[in-house]
Amino acid sequence: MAHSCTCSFHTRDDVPLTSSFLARWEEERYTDGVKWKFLEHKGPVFAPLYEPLPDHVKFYYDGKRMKLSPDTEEVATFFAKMMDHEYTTKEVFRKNFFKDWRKEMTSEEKSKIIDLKKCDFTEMSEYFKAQSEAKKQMSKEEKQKIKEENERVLQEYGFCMMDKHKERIANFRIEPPGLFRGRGDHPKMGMLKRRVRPEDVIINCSKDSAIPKPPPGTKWKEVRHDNKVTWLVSWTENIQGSIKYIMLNPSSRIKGEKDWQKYEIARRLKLCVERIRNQYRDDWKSKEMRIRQRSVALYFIDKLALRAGNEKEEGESADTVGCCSLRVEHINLHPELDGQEYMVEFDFLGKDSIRYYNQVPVEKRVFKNLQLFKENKQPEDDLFDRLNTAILNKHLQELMDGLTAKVFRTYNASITLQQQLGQLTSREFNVAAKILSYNRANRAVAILCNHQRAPPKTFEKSMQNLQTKIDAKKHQLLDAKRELKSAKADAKVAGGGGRAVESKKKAVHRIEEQLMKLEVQATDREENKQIALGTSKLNYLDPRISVAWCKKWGVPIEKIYNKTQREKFAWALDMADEDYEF
DNA sequence: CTGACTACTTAGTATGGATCAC
DNA sequence: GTGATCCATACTAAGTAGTCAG
Repeated sequence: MAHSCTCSFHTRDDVPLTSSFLARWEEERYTDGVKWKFLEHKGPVFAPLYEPLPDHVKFYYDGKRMKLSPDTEEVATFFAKMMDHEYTTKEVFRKNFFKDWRKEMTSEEKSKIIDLKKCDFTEMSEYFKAQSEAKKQMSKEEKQKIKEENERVLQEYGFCMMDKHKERIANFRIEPPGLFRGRGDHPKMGMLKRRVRPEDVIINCSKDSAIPKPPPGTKWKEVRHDNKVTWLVSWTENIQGSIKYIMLNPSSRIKGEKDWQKYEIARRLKLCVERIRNQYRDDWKSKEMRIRQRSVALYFIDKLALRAGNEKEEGESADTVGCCSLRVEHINLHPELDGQEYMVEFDFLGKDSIRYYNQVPVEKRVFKNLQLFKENKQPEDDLFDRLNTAILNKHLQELMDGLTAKVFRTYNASITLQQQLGQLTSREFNVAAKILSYNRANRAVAILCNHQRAPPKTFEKSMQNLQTKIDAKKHQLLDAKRELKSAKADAKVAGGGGRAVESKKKAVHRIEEQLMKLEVQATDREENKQIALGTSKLNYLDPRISVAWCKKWGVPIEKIYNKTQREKFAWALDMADEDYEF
């Protein structure tokens, strides 16, 4: 079986007979950036139209009832639905919302509604709460009916034909209108995210396919036939002016193949990473500032798995940074800290405004360089003023074909998993203990990549419940042991009562197993409080490492990957044996 | 070299159905 | 059967990185 995905290229038409014998990810690919030859789909599903509120749900301005025009009312409901969230109290959110809301008002409404503080949305808010409560209380039959309708829509719009395969579409529903809530301190929070109409939508499909029909009385913005891209539908969103796409599910051939290729590039990095490391160490001594900055940045990306850090337009989004966009204020230099020399203290907001905080010892040369980069600069100045991601990636491309900054994250994540699995798994372990080892290895990667989550709201309670269970199990074990003891005594006296002793022994053993399982579970959960494992599992860890580990240690793959994940990693399940090495 | 534009991957969270304990 | 808890999934924001024109 081919283990490289850079094998020779032929068009699919050259090999019509082989396709039925090959798994999809083994089929030959197209050349020249062609992604498909045939693409047919039904277009997007639009958000349901706005239904005006019943008359008894009133809006009050300055204490007086006010009937709102449908457009104004709709935007008001967006706010009403969010009132339990803290951010509706934030000044930026309220200001942006009010400004956009006023744009939807009739001139009459505009002249009356001039102060958000005087708006009373409580009846609307209560109404929606009651609605969602009622939805929960629906009968089985009603729920079943909704489920069936969803299934029908999924069957009609949720799949497409790409070349010879029926593929699942990831997000076939167009995002509904609402109030934008960015992550972190977003300057645009509260702005109105406009309803997308067919006239905003571009359809992409092949010429010889059945072109999707726009809803009656409407037109698409454009129908195009671009087989150099993978998307089916796109539209421009009004908050940032960026393009949104409808694309295929991760289980699709086109995504799976790309994923496979990503890990193959990371494996090629493994083969030359020592050379690259020697090179950037050497470059720390360069007489050129730009090269010193480049080499120190690359060192951080490699050692700490930092993101590249593209430039962002100021004021368009939250103030976050990655490696190349680090500012002087984001690192503190300590010649000595807690007995360690040359310590760098990082403190900045990364992607999704997740805080990155770390204290790391670095080589003396790196430390001296950082002092140099900070010299004569203000806190808000760029640390690497002679560097950006384009420069860095251009350099990386010269070091290895296909190498970019993000490949280091993939490489270091996957190699860490492999190493940790090797260190943490033991033959002695039962399946539960092996899974704990896996989760710990996964966790090491999540920590490296700084994948955090808010501690679950119910965390403390669920921890307590688990502890209660453990205590109960311990008592149960004591009881069982006592019973075993007395059974042994009885057997000695009466003779021939060995059967009772055997069954009591078994009971003790069973309870011990159960207790261990609970304790393992508690450890796992505690260690996982603020760490999200899913992101690395889905995006950074070569799935073949996990497949091989499962095979080697006799752990069912279902314990590691759920159904969706097995679908996404179908290519890896199929091709990795227990000897696979990343 | 810069900025605009495009395509695609990576990210955390809300949600609601499934599953569990009682 | 019922309520609590868990878990998968949907959602969509926020990154990376390439291309192209000026």
